[in-house]
Amino acid sequence: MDRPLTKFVRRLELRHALDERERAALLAIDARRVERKRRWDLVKPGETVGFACLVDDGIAGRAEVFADGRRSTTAIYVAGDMCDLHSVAVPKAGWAITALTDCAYYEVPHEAILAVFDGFPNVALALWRDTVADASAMSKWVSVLSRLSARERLAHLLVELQIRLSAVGLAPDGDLDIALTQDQFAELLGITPTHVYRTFRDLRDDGLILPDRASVRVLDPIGLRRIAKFDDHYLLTH
Amino acid sequence: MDRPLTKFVRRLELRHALDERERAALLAIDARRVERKRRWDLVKPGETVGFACLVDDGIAGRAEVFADGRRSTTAIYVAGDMCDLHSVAVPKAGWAITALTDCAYYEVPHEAILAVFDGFPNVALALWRDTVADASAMSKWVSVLSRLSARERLAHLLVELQIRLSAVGLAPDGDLDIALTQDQFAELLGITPTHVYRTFRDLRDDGLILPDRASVRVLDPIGLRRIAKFDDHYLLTH
DNA sequence: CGCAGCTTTGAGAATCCTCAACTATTGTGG
DNA sequence: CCACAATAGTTGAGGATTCTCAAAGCTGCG
Repeated sequence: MDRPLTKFVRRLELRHALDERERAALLAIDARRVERKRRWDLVKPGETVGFACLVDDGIAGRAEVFADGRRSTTAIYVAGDMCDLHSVAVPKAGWAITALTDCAYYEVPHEAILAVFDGFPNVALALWRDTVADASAMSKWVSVLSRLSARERLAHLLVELQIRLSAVGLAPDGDLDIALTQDQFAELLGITPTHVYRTFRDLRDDGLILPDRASVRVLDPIGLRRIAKFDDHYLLTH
Repeated sequence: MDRPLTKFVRRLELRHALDERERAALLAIDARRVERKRRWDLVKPGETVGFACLVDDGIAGRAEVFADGRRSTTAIYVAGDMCDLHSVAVPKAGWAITALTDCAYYEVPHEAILAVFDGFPNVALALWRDTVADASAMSKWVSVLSRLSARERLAHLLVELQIRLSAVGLAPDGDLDIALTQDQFAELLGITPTHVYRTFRDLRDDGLILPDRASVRVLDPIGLRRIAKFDDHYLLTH
């Protein structure tokens, strides 16, 4: 757990085989570790960045910002996720990356990543694959917003988070370590904060989840999946 | 206009400079041209493909398919768009690619694309950049579905299509060459067909557009942008 | 203790959906 | 070229979901 990219490489290898030298080249990358409070913008909209952000602790989100200042969170990133890998290809951001909880992250320089590509083209493919998985999740989320009700959307989000957090040990016994406010859930789900409250309450009253200020405990994962019309295969884009 | 990848390379060069040899390498790629009727699946969900689809004529869409058979169109592709470029990195599709109108397209073999990468790493970066632009548009669309009403969504879609179709000469005088049915608009906008009708009618009655069976004429592009809260910068991810 | 941020609650209204019919257009086989 | 079928567009009534606005109760922190 000592090298900056340790968690990221571990996650990458779930989808894509790396040989010893490729893994070593990635782990050799050095990066500055930064700790920030909630609401900090890791990347501001329109900014041109020279590094990608690797989340080490906490939760970050990608936010589209409208002209009138309203925000919409279009993707969510947990420990081990490189939230801005796209920026290696396109350094000018069209969105903001924001800390949704207190966060620790590494600023991984683009040059360091591109330098690895030179010697190890297979690594470039692995990273491209990672951005495709990200795009794939977003395509799924478009369909969720298009077709599902607030109740179904929340269920879908929780199932997805349970899977992703379990993979990095942040969901022991179905207790999801997500200290988000109802306003933040509203920006994620595309509904109003008031309705977030009522939706959580209904799922709780139906015995599916037990939300609290710092986490959400999933009591009935099967029921949640059924409500969400969750497709078990879409996250496993191997 | 003779080589299969001509339109694609032209579009690619709007965002990313290619030198003479790189351009030649791409244009040298050979591909089978296929013509299909509306509703044909270029790619079926779950299928593992050996080629990417380059739209030459007509409109194709990426569709997420739910377990209950309902579909949601999460992206739309016009002439010059490589709708399945992701598949080079991840050959197993999590979605369907469907012909929304009668279509002509090229099946561009993955090996041919990967072979170009070997000699010209800059081309790999250009293509990666293209998939990032695609992901960027999808992130924007997530925010549109999250935050905008049916009227605003339709306006946003039409503004985006006007820009993209103009770039390939398919929107003379603001007359967008989109022969989609109201059911198809419904799958794109995440609303019901009935509501698509009423939304089109309202925009027409307000003098903003003049829809007909084969096209949509944009009468008031400025007004449409205002309604859509459209951000002029997001498509130009250079 | 008091303030700031978050959650909980309620009433009324807007948007969008469901269902069901009817009309218009396009395509097809005779 | 006609008759019919299939597909697509139009219309209405009633209802469900979600929003808006407003206020009151918590909780944690300085």
